[in-house]
Amino acid sequence: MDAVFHALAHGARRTMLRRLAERELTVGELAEPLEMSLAAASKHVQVLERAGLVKRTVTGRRHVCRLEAAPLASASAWLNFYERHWTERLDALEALFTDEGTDR
Amino acid sequence: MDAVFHALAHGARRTMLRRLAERELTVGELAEPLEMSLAAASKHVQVLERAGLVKRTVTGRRHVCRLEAAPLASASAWLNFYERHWTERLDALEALFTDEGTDR
DNA sequence: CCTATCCTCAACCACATGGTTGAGGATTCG
DNA sequence: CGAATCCTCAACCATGTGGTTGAGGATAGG
Repeated sequence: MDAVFHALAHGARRTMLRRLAERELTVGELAEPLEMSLAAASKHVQVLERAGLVKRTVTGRRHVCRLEAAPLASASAWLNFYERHWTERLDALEALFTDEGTDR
Repeated sequence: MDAVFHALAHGARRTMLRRLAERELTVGELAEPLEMSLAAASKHVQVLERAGLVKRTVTGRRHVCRLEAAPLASASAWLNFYERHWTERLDALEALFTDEGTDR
């Protein structure tokens, strides 16, 4: 879980995932829109790989990457535990009004 | 967004959030179950604060923390973009995805 | 075979993270 | 007042992160 959230904590890696959601891409294609060297982008791919978010298939000299979304499901499940807390605000406000009615 | 995911990428901080989901807690109470010094735990609280996930109210010498779940809603929304990838295994409708570049 | 291409690796650098200890400010309590 | 409590800050250390450049392995294409 640490690895997944850490992988998501960098814009370049989120951009990679976003593009991989459309189709498979090579490391070079993933690196192309980013303003950094190919070696730096390659490291980011490795971070995504260690988090289980990307699988790599080496065909010849090309490394084709594809999205592996399963860990994102775990992360989403973890976050949904807190769903009450960002939907509950209206309820709390509502309770405040009713308390004013009885309390004061 | 970087800050939110980074804040979630450490077990100690996730434990803090989990406990804050039940009730407000002081820094000392948050630190108590963790196997680290109070000063270290205090730094973790600061990380959560910078990410907007925790608000602090200083009353006397006690610093009372409460959960601020709104940033988690954003993170959850970001993750839900990928929901189809872990629910629909091999779909041919991926061309429906909208523009990629605007991560941020 | 020769060369251009794709990608990783290694070394290096600057800076952030995550932990410690010690000092001390502010507050509460006897 | 004096002492205990809660917490932050500063200094320090080890390690990780994110970037660079340069070298080079493997493969595809003439």
